[in-house]
Amino acid sequence: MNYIIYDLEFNQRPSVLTNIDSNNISKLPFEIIQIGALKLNKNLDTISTFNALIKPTLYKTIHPFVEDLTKITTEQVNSCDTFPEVYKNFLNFIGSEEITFCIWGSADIKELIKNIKFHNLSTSSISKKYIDVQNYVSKHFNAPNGTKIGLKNAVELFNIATKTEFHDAFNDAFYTAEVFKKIYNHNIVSKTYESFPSRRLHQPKEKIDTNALIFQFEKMYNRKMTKDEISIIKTAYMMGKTKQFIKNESE
DNA sequence: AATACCATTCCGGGGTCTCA
DNA sequence: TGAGACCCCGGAATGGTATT
Repeated sequence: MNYIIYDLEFNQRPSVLTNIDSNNISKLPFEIIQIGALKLNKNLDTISTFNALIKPTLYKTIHPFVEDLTKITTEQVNSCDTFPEVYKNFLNFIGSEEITFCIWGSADIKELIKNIKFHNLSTSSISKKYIDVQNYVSKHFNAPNGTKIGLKNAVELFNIATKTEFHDAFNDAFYTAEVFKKIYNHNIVSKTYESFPSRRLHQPKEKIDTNALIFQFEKMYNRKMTKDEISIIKTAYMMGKTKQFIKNESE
């Protein structure tokens, strides 16, 4: 079993809307422009790495905010392959052995699947098993309720040397791997990503089928019930439900 | 800037219980 | 049954934190 630790950088919709199809925007708010990854074996040795920029096809110019954060420019990505090609290479890199993804937060698995679907590619060949490293680290350091530890903080808390910049998909994947090694233990279990979050089916309102109730009595007694009887039956049924006449054993 | 997630908070509906 | 008091739970709204 291998671990694939990966990180993504996204581009996003420009602040000023252009002629981009609004239908697509709702489908894909974040377009992947870099995938960085490391493959670790079960002893957590790095056995292979992957790093690729991606030419966006939906939001073709890098949002200034994203460029500032990631230092990735429109020029840079323009000479790169588009997502389908890079994804194919990424799958090759992952290989055919059984794997578990390790990611920082849960957003990256979600966005990866969204991007795959956006390009009408199959999601069947990609593992849905993942470990949210950020979640385990936040627990490890007892992060206050409702807060998560950022990658940079985690790296500093573990005194991991920071030789390279953050907000680069490969570097962040590398740091995530280093942090993963620090917290790795046998209590860590992977989760399975569901694209359709299992929304709990809410209880339907309890509605008494009065007609069926009365009909049952009429069948049992082989006659029509009078108005009074109907009223008494209904009341008795409700009273039965309240359990207010149940005797306690101690009494 | 845009988005997602999480915990917290708030509200209302439903159920329960009691009384008449 | 119907009214009123109470409680509990789920959904909606909110605010903070994180992601790029």
